[in-house]
Amino acid sequence: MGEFTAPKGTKDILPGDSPRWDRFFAAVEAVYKNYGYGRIDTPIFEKENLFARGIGDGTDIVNKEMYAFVDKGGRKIALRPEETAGVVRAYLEHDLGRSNPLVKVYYKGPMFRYERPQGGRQRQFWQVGVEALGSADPALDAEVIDCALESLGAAGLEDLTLHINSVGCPTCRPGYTKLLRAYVQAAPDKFCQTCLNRAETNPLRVFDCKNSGCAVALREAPLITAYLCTDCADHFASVLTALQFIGVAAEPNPRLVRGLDYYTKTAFEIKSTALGAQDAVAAGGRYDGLVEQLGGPPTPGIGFAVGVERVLLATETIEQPATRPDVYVATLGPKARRAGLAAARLLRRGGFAVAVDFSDKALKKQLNYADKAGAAFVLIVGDEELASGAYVVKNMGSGEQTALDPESLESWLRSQRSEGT
RNA sequence: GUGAUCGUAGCUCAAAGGCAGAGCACCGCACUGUGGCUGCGGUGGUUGGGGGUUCGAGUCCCCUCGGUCACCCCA
Repeated sequence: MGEFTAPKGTKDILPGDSPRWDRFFAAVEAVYKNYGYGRIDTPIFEKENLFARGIGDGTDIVNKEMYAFVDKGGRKIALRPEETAGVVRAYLEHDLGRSNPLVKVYYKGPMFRYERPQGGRQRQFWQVGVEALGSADPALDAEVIDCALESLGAAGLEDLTLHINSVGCPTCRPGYTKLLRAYVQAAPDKFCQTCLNRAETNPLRVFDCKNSGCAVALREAPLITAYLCTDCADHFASVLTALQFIGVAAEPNPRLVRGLDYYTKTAFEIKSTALGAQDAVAAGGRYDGLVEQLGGPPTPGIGFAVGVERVLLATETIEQPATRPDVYVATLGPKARRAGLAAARLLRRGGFAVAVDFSDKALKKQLNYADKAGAAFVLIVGDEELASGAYVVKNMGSGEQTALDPESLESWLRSQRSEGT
């Protein structure tokens, strides 16, 4: 290992891996388009205060995990830790809501969080996701969740579970968190120090504690479901009904909470049983107050994000076909190499994937390379072929060889291909 | 950020303080212009890095870098 290695928590995507990534993106993007989402690309960095304002400056993401720096112009900049804030910023900046009551966008790209890496958690990681801005209808929640599940299914994931909750809204949540805080603080000896701290700062998160003592002590704790305001309770009930109606199985979990401040009402997580502790492959929810929070008109919104590396980890065992050339050009000598290059150029223009051999090794070796690359045909060009004007094409499956003049190569290969299908 | 554990050839892994190895991959020969199979041979290492203990360290100790697991956090 030399001096230069990829920074901690980052990974190269090598040519051997990239076909899996390509297939993943092709599969999920097709689903998002079917659900009516158009792609949006926003900058990888934004003004730092966008995230502080949008995600919440009480959150760990903003407090401890942001890649923030001052640029040469003295601007405070941060690498994006998630995409929703950037999308909402673009939505407002371009006034997308003016000409369209329901704006639906999807995104894909790298996100950055300064965390301690482990399997399924990196400092630079990829997310895809969607955001729908402009409707508060609970049926939209169901459509968004369905879209998330469909895209994960298209990516090859099985054994997914949908966990769903309502985290309330500014009308009802404060009253509930007050109750929960009081519940914890009434029995300080039964809870760990972390929970006691959380009771102070973010009471909902006590439900995340893995400590068995705390879990026992929380058994009788008040649950948010019972304290939602009429609006939130009706909304949640409608979402569950809609999911049931379209046939999506959901596990309501009144202890499910989210780490980002902007979530309101519907919050959900999709978990894969194929993963360890980092088992949430997708998560999202409603953020009806965020647009207003960022200076826009009151506009409801909902979306989700998918952790691409996590999906790829969970589908790792699925067999992936490699990309292979249609034609491998074996060349014997510099003159033949030029002729082979010309033939390859024409074939590529005709839509064939062509690899030219530059090794100048024995034909035997070149055929060996072609075999390893998985080529369907090998075009042999050497002194004999140059002299006769007829190139040899070898079918690597049958071993059959055909002599053809260079002009008729393309049409011959095309006829072979249509025969094969 | 906390705790634990691991790091040996391109890859997967051996070597229980005493000669750094195997399989796969790669290169060559049998087979000089015809692949897959087989046989034989070969290249390849500051044992992640630095320091220490010891006659002797891949192995023990300390520091550091990186991975992994759990916490934390979250996609």
